[in-house]
Amino acid sequence: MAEDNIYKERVEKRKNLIEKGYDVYPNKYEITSSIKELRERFKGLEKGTYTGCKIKTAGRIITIRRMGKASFFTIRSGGNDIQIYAAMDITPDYKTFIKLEPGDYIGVEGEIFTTKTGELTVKVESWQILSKSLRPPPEKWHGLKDIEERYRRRYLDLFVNKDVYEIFVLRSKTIDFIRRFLNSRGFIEVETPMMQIIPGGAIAEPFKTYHNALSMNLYLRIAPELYLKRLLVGGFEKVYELGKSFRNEGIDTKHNPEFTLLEIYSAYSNYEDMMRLCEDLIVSLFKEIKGELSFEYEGKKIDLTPPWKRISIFEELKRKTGIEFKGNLTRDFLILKAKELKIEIEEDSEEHKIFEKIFESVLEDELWGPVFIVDFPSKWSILAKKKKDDEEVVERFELFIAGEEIANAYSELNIPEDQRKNFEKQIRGYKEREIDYDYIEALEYGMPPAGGLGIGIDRLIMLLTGKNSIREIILFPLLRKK
RNA sequence: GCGCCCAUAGCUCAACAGGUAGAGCAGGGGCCUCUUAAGCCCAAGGUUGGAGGUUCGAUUCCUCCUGGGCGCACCA
Repeated sequence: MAEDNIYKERVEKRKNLIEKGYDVYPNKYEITSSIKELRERFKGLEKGTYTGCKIKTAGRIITIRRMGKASFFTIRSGGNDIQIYAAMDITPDYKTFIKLEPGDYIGVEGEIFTTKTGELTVKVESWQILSKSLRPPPEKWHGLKDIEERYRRRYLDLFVNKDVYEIFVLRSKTIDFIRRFLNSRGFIEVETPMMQIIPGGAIAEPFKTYHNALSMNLYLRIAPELYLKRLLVGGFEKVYELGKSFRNEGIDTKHNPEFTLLEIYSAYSNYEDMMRLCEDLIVSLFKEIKGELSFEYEGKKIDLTPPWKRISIFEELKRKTGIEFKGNLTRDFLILKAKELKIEIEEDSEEHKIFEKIFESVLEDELWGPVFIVDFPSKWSILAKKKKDDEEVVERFELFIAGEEIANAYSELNIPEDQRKNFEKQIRGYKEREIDYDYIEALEYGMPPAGGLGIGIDRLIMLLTGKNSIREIILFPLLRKK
């Protein structure tokens, strides 16, 4: 009810402004400089400097300090603040001006100067309302803290909490850097279907949708992989796609139903090349964006200085437990060994899950990384190529940093018969799972040997920003309808 | 999905052991021409997330519901 009153009051204030002849929603305001530009251009001025320089800038009113015949406001735009100074003897219609309130957008024009305390300030010699705010913004000092409200009304979070704003600027810079990095190495960016007839490239529950005109079920992609490899068949040598994939699974601090995945494919390469590329990319990214390779995450130190360690999965398991898993990957064996190692597992979960659980438990310390876990069992890596001298193992690695899988890569399987067999084996036990025979047909035309690399961009940004919840680095994370 | 925790004014937070909800900010009315969490005075603002229950009396205790957080499980 109180909110309603505030709302009504503000609507009334807007009406008063309109009656005084103010256009409260003008179409444009020509600024000479953004607040950011002003801060850069007039950095380090002495206290009490009057520049004589007149500028026009604009922003949202954040705080107001009225002192009778003179007032200071702070306005904010683009994540930057500047103080403005209005006074009876210099500001037109001063009385109306100081009745503006937090949340309102205004444009101001006047000399830029520094106060006696050295604060860069715009003298308001002319002003204009740019947009009247009808709802009170969150508190100026404590900001918006309620996590749910922050996610639901991210726009408030962004303009009130500067550190949040900065996270998303950093996210944007990260994406930009990745594109520049790959483009400069001759990769080209492509777009493949997000709506797929047969969801492939990973094992995960897809979102289902329906096309009316075609009377056809469609799925939101769980990965772009199979389409990108069709492009290798089509003659592209180096391609990547940076975009959303969707998985209809649980939501937690590490998982959002839609997430950003980078997939890179390079013809005539193998997983060793992708390992170098992956290391190069992430190291350059951290140097550029974070400015350092050594930092703390969740209170523990991470050092990304290359070269990163490589651990062969079967060897390491054998070294640590004395157990030879290679060639023994039956369900019974895995359950037995998990019990011996006192690792809690659910016996009815899939074999590869049990194996994964074992390897993640045994290698837990190493997975803080950065570390490349290499040579995965071929049994569950159905899109990867086997080693020439060892059928049990595929040419594949996963990159772990901070205990999380950040990247996954392999030498791509391009033998059509093997791919067909792997698909057929895999769909057993899954209802509603279809084989993408069109993909196999594409392979039959011939796909060059190639390395492929997938990087979870959200996880990477969590590392860059030091956040431990994926919702903190996604602008609008999915929440239940209220 | 399971377990634990949280929900009080627009925002940020109080309310001992069950006794009838209080402050700061924002907003309203005043004073104030270098303030910056500006300051001072006055007045206003609440179905304590929702529905039940226990009780003379519930923000407080109990049950269910809604939303959220954290952990576990799931997500190769």
